[in-house]
Amino acid sequence: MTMQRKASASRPPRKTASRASSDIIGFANSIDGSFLSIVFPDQRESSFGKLLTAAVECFARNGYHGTSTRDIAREARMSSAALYVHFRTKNELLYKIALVMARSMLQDLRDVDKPDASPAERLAALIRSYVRCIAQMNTAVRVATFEFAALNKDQQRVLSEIRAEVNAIITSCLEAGCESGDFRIDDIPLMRLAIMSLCITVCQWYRPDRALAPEELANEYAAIVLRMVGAANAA
Amino acid sequence: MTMQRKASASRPPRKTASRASSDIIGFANSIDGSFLSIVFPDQRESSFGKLLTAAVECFARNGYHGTSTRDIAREARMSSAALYVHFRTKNELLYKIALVMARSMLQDLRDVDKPDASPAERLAALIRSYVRCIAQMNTAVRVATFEFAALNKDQQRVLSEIRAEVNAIITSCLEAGCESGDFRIDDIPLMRLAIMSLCITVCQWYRPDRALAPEELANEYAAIVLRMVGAANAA
DNA sequence: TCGCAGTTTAAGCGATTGCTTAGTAAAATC
DNA sequence: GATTTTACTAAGCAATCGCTTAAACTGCGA
Repeated sequence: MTMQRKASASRPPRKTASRASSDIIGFANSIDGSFLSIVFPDQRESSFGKLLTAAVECFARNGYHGTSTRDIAREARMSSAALYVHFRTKNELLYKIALVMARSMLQDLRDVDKPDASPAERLAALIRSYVRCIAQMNTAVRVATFEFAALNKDQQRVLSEIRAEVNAIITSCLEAGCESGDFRIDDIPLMRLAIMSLCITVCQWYRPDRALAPEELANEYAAIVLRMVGAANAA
Repeated sequence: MTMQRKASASRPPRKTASRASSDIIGFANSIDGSFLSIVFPDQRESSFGKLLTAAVECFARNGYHGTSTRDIAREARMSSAALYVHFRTKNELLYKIALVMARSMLQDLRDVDKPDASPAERLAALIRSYVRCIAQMNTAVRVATFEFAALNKDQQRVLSEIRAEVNAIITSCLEAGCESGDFRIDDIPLMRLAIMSLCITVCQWYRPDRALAPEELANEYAAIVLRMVGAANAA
C-alpha cells in the first residue's frame, strides 16, 4: 500500500486514448503475443488496458471468485475505486474479456477458413490457427473459457451464440470431409466435441516456457486431428 | 433458516459410522453411480457423507471460491458450524474430495491394465475405463480436476504424484506400442498429454441426460484414441 | 490564468466470508 | 448410573467482499 502511494507520486503523464476507434483484430495480427496487443492494440498503456490485463492475470491465477477487485487494482498499480471508473462491476470486466476473446477467436477462424480447399487441408489449417492462438493467448483463453459459469444467463447466451458459430465452421468442414470420403467419422457432433475440447484444453497446460513453440504445437495437433477424423493421408 | 430449525426438532437418531473401515474402491464396483457410493460406500447416510456430497455439488456448480461454507451446510441441510465437526477447514473438504477421486481413478486404471495384452487392446481398455469413470462421475471429477489451484502447495504435490502414476501407465502403454510397431507416434509425451486432456475434458461437458451412455461414449473415445496413436487396426 | 472534464485517491458502507464459541443433547464408555 | 465423548445448533467475531462517496489532482483548451 505504501508502495502504491509512492508510485502514484511519480506516475507517467496521462494518455486519453479513444476506445471506440479500436476494433477487434485477429490473432494473426498480433504484435507481441500479449492479450491486449491483440484485442485492444491501442489501449496498451491506458488505465483501461492495464485493468483488463491485470484482470486477466488475476482471474487466470485464482479464478473469478477467487479474485477481489482490490487484487485487480493492485496488479494494475491503481486504487480499488479506479476500477469502477472504467467498469461498472467486476462482472463486466469478466464479460468484456470473455466477449472480446470469443469474437477474436471466431474472427480468426473465419479469416483462415478456405471452403474451397480439400477437407483435409481445410481442417488442418483451421486447427493450426485455432491451436496456435490458444497457446499464444493461453492465459486469456483460460479465463474466457473456464469462468463461463460466473457470467449471468444473458451474457452466457451471447457467448454461446459466438461459440455456436465456431462450432458451425468445424462441423461444416467435418461434413464436407465425410461426404467427399476424405474423412471417416461415426458421430460427427461427438467428433466435433472431441476435437474442440482437445484443442481448447491446450490453454490449461500450455506455458510459453515450454520447449514446443505455439506453431510447432499447432502443427502436431493438426496432424493428430487429421488422424482422429480418419483422413486418408494422415500418418 | 426456519426450515432448518424445524428439521432439527425432528431429526433422525444418530448413526456413528466408523470411517476407518471404509477404504477406497474402484469405479467398477459402483453401486448406483453416485460419487459417495463409489469412494465412501458406507457413508451415504452419515453427516460426513452428506457434507462431502453437498460440497461436490456446490463446488461443481459455483467453484471452490464461489461456494461458501454456508452454501455447503445448507445443501446438506445442516448448520454452518456442523461442517467444522467433520472437517477442519473448507480447504480440507476440497482436498479430501480431490484426493479420494485421484486415488480412485488411479486404482481403477491399475485394475484394468493388462500389460500382457497387445498395445492396442491394452490402450483401448485403459481409455474405455478411464472415460467411462469420468463420464459417470463427471461432477466429482470436475471438482477434483479443475479446482486444483485452490489447494496449497503440499496438497498439490500429493495429487501431482498420483497423477504422475496415472501418466506413467499410459506412457508405458504408448511406448510399448511404439516399440512393437503397433503405434506410430512423433512425440510420446505430447501424445500422452493430448490423450489425457481429451479424456479428462469429458467431465466438463458430459451430462447424464445425454443420449450417449457412459459405456457408449467410452467405446467411441477408445476408437478415437486408437486413431490418434496411428494404430494399424483403427478404422 | 482559469475552469473544466477526466481520473485517482482515501475512507468507508453494508453484506458476506471462514471460522469459533457457548451451550445442549444423544451416544459411548466406564 | 455417572462421566466422558461426540454431534449438533444459534449466535457472533474479525476480516474481507463489491462497490460508493467526496474530495483532490491532472492535463488542456480558452
